[in-house]
Amino acid sequence: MPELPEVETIARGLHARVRGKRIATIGISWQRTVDARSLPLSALAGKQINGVTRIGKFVAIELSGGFTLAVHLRMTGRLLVGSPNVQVHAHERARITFRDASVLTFSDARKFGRMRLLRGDAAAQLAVGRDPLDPQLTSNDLKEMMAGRRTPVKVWLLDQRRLSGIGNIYASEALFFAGIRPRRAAGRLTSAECAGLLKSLRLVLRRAIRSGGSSLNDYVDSEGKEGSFQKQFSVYGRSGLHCLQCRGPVRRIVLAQRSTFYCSTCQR
DNA sequence: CCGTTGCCCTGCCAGC
DNA sequence: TGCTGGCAGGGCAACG
Repeated sequence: MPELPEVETIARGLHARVRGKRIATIGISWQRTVDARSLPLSALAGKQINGVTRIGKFVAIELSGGFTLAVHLRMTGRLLVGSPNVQVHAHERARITFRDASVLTFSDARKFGRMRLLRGDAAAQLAVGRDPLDPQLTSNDLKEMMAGRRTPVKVWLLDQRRLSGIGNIYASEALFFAGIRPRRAAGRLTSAECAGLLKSLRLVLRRAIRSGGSSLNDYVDSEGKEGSFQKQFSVYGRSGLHCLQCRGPVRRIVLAQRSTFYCSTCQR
């Protein structure tokens, strides 16, 4: 479910609510929630939270001692801060209890989400690519990364080892604003198209962050509130409806087993 | 190396 | 109403 804007919203909310707290205990109620490569979670006891950031689509909970607890929410994961006596709710997979008795719960209906405790350079160990909102990233970088790739540009955008944070929704939305058809081979975009694509990605992602993300089925922020960007989708989920620019029909195709939406008039 | 496919899981909804 | 098949925003391993 969550892509960059949703994870950013969650990370900011958590940062405000758990920074400075010290961990007392952690309990795991679905063992596979813990990534096989994780350091033992027993190391969490006594650690203090220095802050919460986003690395790609990971929520990165930075801890004392150089540790990071990286949480990937996948499709249905939620991280919620609760009062001391918060009930065990449906789909709860893990629970951190702080010394002040407040709790941070991880719930995940589909059990795809994972937590991984790391020490040292988290971004490197998580193998995430460049962040589209990183001001250091240029359209030239984008062009170089796509050079020679025959993969459809929409599929390329979903590869987290190149750019990180873009998922199925924002890939379609950004390509619409850039006027680029999703099936175009990534390596064949012109310099101007790469520049337009990077601009569109940033525009869409920033707008979505401002709306608190998009809520379709499961997404809520760290306080349980839904985002509203789903009301502003231009093409995503709008197959058969009219394009907001040209009034023509929005089309749905499947690329790499993912629904992809575009306007065949506005996108070339 | 590159690109594609199947699979991990559960919930929801349309259609019968 | 009840069942079933298809679908969901992600990512990884296995395969050709």
